[in-house]
Amino acid sequence: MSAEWDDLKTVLAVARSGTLAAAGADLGLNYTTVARRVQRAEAALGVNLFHRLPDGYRATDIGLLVARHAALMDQQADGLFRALQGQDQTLRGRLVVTAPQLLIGPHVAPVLEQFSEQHPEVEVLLRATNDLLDLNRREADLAIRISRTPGDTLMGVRLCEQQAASFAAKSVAKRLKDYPDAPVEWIVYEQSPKVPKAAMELYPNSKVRMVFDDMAAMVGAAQAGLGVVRMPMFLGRASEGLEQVPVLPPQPYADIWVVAHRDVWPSAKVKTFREMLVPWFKSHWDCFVSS
Amino acid sequence: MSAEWDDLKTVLAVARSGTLAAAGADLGLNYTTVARRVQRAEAALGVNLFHRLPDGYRATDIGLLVARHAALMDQQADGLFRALQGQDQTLRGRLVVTAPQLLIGPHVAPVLEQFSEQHPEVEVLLRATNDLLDLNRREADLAIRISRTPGDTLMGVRLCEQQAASFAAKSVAKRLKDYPDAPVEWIVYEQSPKVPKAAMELYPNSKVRMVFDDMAAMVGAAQAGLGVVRMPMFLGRASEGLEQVPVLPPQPYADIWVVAHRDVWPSAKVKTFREMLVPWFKSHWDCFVSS
DNA sequence: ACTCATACATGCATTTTCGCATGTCGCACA
DNA sequence: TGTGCGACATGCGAAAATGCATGTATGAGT
Repeated sequence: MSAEWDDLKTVLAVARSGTLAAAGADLGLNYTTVARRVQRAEAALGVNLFHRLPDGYRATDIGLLVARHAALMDQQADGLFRALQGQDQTLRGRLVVTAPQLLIGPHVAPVLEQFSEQHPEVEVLLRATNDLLDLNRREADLAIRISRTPGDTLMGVRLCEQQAASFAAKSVAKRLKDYPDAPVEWIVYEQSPKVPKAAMELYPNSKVRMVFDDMAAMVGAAQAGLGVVRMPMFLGRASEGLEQVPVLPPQPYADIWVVAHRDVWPSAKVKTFREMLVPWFKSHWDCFVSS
Repeated sequence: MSAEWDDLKTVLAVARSGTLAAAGADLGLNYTTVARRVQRAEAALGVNLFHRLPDGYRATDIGLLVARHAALMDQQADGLFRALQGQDQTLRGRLVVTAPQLLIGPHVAPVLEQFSEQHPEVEVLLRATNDLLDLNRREADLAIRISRTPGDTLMGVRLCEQQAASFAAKSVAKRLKDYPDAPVEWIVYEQSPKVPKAAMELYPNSKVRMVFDDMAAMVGAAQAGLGVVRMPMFLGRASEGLEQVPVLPPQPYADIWVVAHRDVWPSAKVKTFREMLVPWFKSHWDCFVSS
């Protein structure tokens, strides 16, 4: 009893994704091949690994056992590729960078441009997402993150501090100034769906008008004059048609970090990109805090 | 940058064995295939993994890095196969047993026979060696060992206690009795190449005549009348033409254990074999200690 | 009831991988 | 200096793995 490692990898992919087709997409294989590899693994191990259900493959108990161990192998494989990447002292090949969507336009794109001009042989792939990609699993090499901590096992450098404040369309701002006692209508973020406490103290008749799950949409809504939004300073300042309103005084906000896995940290591409970010943010600190 | 797991496994095998041919033998592949997989891995990773030397392949620094990580994957794979084996509740298929060569004839063979009669669908493979096979790496499923401890991470049951004593050919025994003051000539084991202390106290003019590195050869030498040998009681008694001589009084010797990896311990085949050994040794305890 | 989408099974042609035979190189030994 | 051995490189036919096309089953939606 023994089995080929690639078949184990395939079993893991199927156990994770639940269907042959999805596993095949993960592995860059046709799902037919995936099915056959699963069969081979089952024959080699002499056990059934999956229940064939109408809506896909579901791992049996033993299939789960195999998948659990294969996942550990997968972690080791990731460790290997990270270590190799950490060794890589060339400025050629691919570099995967991830950053929060809204930070990219104003403050990452310029560094990207500078980097790719100076190192044209590096192919930069930018993943613009608010999801925290898994740097352990090499979903990205380097991440720019807005966070209070650099992250568990990752290495990081703080790029700058930030403040948040309240912003609104010019028309709304004027109305607030003209009628200081009128109710303040907020558009708030789903993850903290209340009027900020400090604002409530200053303007007791503030109220939530809408709850959004997306900050870009909130900027749009603020621009359209739907209400007041709490957002990081840099974002309000960079958004056309918005102005800061004194409903919420500037308050601390999560810092901006550049982070990478410790294995990958010393690689030339990561090091170079990182060292280009630092001075840029240093020279633009005034975009992020109230002057 | 990424690579197939099977190619990593191949790189590991080459790094371990140093030549394509030996790695191929390990993996059950033709060495040509091994060479090609190494090439593929190098291409996929974009680095050189081996120095091509006239007498084989030697891993580069990066090759060593890859091999180190692949070895961790290999450990996980071993863990997987052990876990599967531990789950196996059938009494079919292969069971690999290892035991010290000299214990097999008198005390393991009978149990082997009994087991294979009761469970004819189990193919027992016996590895007769004094080397400690690596049960982590599944070189054997179950081991009978003469040792003071069951072994680090292994599970074990003590089969019986043992004593050692001095044995010699009948002619030598007679001479010892007739001439109690004549020098006693010993054949000693390389691993403790001295006359046993207790014997030296009783017979101060004992001396080492020969040093052997193999216990079977020592038995033969004793039978040929070359001298006195300290050996486990069971061995002296089971060896034609030897008799116990009072030069060395019976003294404690390492116990006999049956051990297995904890993962494999609960499997039906291991459990059944183990449970057959226990009563057999229990009923033959008098072969191992002086009555 | 019918249609559509999803997911898998199966047969066949193609591509890739594999093993064997042969050739080269370096080294030890006579 | 020649000879034999061990180890690898290379070319070619055989074998295996792969992808594509087609067919079947199930469940959702109309």
